[in-house]
This record gives sequence, structure tokens and C-alpha cells, in this order.
Amino acid sequence: MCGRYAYLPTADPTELIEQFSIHGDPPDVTPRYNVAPTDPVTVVHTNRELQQTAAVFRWGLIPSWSKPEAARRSGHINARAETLAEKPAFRRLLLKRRCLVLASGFYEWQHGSSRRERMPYYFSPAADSPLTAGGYAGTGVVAFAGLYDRWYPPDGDRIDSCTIITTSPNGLVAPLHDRMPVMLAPDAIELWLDREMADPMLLTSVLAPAAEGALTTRRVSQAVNSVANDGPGSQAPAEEWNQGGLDLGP
DNA sequence: CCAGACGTTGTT
DNA sequence: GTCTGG
DNA sequence: CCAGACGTTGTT
DNA sequence: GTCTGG
Repeated sequence: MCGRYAYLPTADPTELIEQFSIHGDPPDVTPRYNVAPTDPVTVVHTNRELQQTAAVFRWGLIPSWSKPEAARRSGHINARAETLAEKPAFRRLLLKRRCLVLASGFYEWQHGSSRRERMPYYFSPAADSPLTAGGYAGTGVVAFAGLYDRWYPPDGDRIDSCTIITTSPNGLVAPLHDRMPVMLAPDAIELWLDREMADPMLLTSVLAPAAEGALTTRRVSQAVNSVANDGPGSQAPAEEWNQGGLDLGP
């Protein structure tokens, strides 16, 4: 699954804009070591003018038909790729409201017998990963496949929110969890953001696990367990954040 | 027809 | 909005 | 996803 | 154990 991730773009958004064909305002490049449900996250979607634009959505989908009391919860942070086309809550969104959730990598926890033994691992693109093909290994960013919706409170501003699509794990992730976020290969991004595209079979065909070898992993500090810690700048020292440990390699 | 639900995850 | 159950 | 809270009464 | 908040 994907319940926590990182967004660590380079400070200069120029290549990011090129990588995701972003028009209009540049994407937010504030580094986020520890993105949690309900946080504002950087996304890319196709607007009415058919231009790919960067935006900030709330992570945790609030469907447009939600009641106010339900909308105060964290919402749907994940959606299963295998059943998107059938589930009433997601079917319409698969056809009409697809987006990219920009990310650098995601966390999974290895569970022990106590809370102290929840050990986090960080999964991110390997060198020469197909996920960064086309010369974009340097931006530090890839695209999770996402869906979004718009919710109007009885009084107040519209809330745009999103969910991250999950699929079965590849060989690297499988030892830790039985789900992983869909990370779109560069050649799938155009299809995913094409508003003319409404073929569920074609759309779901790109929602595959990352290729074997596309990711690398390392153990990181348990500081990431708490959403209050958002990286080296807040509480965890960089060397601790990056501390090594178990080799989960294939 | 209307009413009511609509999700994922891990753990046992 | 759209589907399921009654 | 993990962390942290989880409650009522009467009295000060 | 289970829910809420982040």
C-alpha cells in the first residue's frame, strides 16, 4: 500500500516542468521527507484547456457526493487498481479525473512484535530506472498514478483531493507488503493524463507494478514513523535519516 | 421505484 | 454520481 | 501509514 | 481493541 511517501525535487523546477509537460504556474518544490494522509500534495492534472497543470490537492479522496461529517475524515488514501473500473466510488473518476501524484519514493514498515519494532524502509528509483527514462533521473521525482475529485462544503471553498492507486508488489517490495503504489513509466503518463481517453481496459493496462530493478531500498530512521517529523530540517539528522541496515536486495 | 452505500490496509 | 438491495 | 487517544462525575 | 488526526 502507500500510506506515507517523500517528495524531494531539486530546487530548480525547470526540468520538472519539462518532465511532466507542465503549463502555467511551476510546481511547488518544497522538500517533503514525510508526506502523510490529509497533507497537501503536489499533483499534475489536465485542465479544461487540455493543458497539464501543477496543483496542490489534499491527500485522501473526498468524493464529490460526501456528506460534511464524512469529509472531515482522512478519506480514501488508496484505490485498488484491480477493481477501479467496477467500484462505484471510483469508476467515474477513472474515466474523468485522473492525475499524477508527484513523489520521490515511498515508505513501507517491517513489523516486529512491538511498536518499537516498526522499521521503516524507503523505496525509490534505482540508477537507470525505467521510471526516470528520458534523462529525468536528476529531478528526483516520479509519478504515482492518482485519481481526484472536487468537494463543495455547504459554506466555504472547494476542496480538491486525491487518492493513490495501488497494485501488487514487485519482488523488492513483496517481502514488506502485499501492495505498492502504481508508479507510471514515462510512456504511460501521456495516456493517463489524456482527457479524451475513456477506455477502462487501456487505462487499467498501465497500472502495473514497477519493473524489477526499477527501485532500490534502504532502511531509514524511525523518525519517519511520526508525521511530526518531516525530515532533516525538522528533527531527524540527515545521517540518521539515511542510516543503513538490512539488505533487502533481490 | 427509493434508500443507502460507496474504501484500503493489516492482523488474527 | 452510480450501483445494490429491498 | 503510524501515533496517540480513548471518559464521566462532582468538586475545587 | 479501535478510532482519530496528521
